This record gives sequence, structure tokens and C-alpha cells, in this order.
Amino acid sequence: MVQKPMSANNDATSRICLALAQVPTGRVVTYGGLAEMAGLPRAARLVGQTLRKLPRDTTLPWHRVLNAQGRISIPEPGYQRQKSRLEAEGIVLIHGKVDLERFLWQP
DNA sequence: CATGTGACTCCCG
DNA sequence: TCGGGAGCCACAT
Repeated sequence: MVQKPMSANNDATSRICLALAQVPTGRVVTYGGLAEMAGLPRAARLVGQTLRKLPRDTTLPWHRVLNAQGRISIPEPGYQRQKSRLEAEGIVLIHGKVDLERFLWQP
């Protein structure tokens, strides 16, 4: 079998997934916060790209990731999907945004 | 090795 | 509250 070009990838991706898996139900984190948790400070955009690539059937709580303002940062139809999942966990959105002071998860 | 990209963030008006 | 612009990081080409 040879191969596996394996672009540097996996490392950062797995770290992000591991960090995301730690976010408990009913709590949220920001892209930047998750990046920091993954040991990639300031790589918020990378987190976004990584989450965007997750399969629809992933078990990871991708919906618990919001932008620094507590707002859902993805376009439709993803927006509605994320909003529904959040509300299903008791995370309330007021005027389209989550009160981070109340739901942000900080270990 | 150079260039383009984005589910980001911060700052300013 | 909203929009524009600069900064940033790692990945894709």
C-alpha cells in the first residue's frame, strides 16, 4: 500500500474535533475559543473551515460553536439547523443571538 | 515557494 | 446596530 500524501492536516483537525467533543450539552464556545482550546490560538477561521467539512452525520456538537458575538455565523440552510439544535438543548437565542455571559463554556 | 480563501475577530466611523 | 477594512492562521492550489 504505499502512500497517503497526508497533507499536514490531520493534526489540527483532530485537535479541533477533540476540543469540540469536550463542549457539554447546553453550553457553547466561540470559534476563537475553540481554536485556543485546540492549541491553535487565533486560528478561528481554520475552525470554521474544519467544521464546514464535517459530514452531516457527525456526532460532534458542531452547533455549539458561535462567533465572538454569540451569533450563528453560517448561511442558510445551516443557520436554521444550528438554531434548532441549540434550542433543543435549552440554549435560547434572543434577537438571533446567544447570551455568552450565560451559555459560554469555560473550563 | 507564492497566492487565494474563509462557518473569524477586532476596531472605527 | 451595521458595514467596511486590516490582521491572522493554516490549508488548498
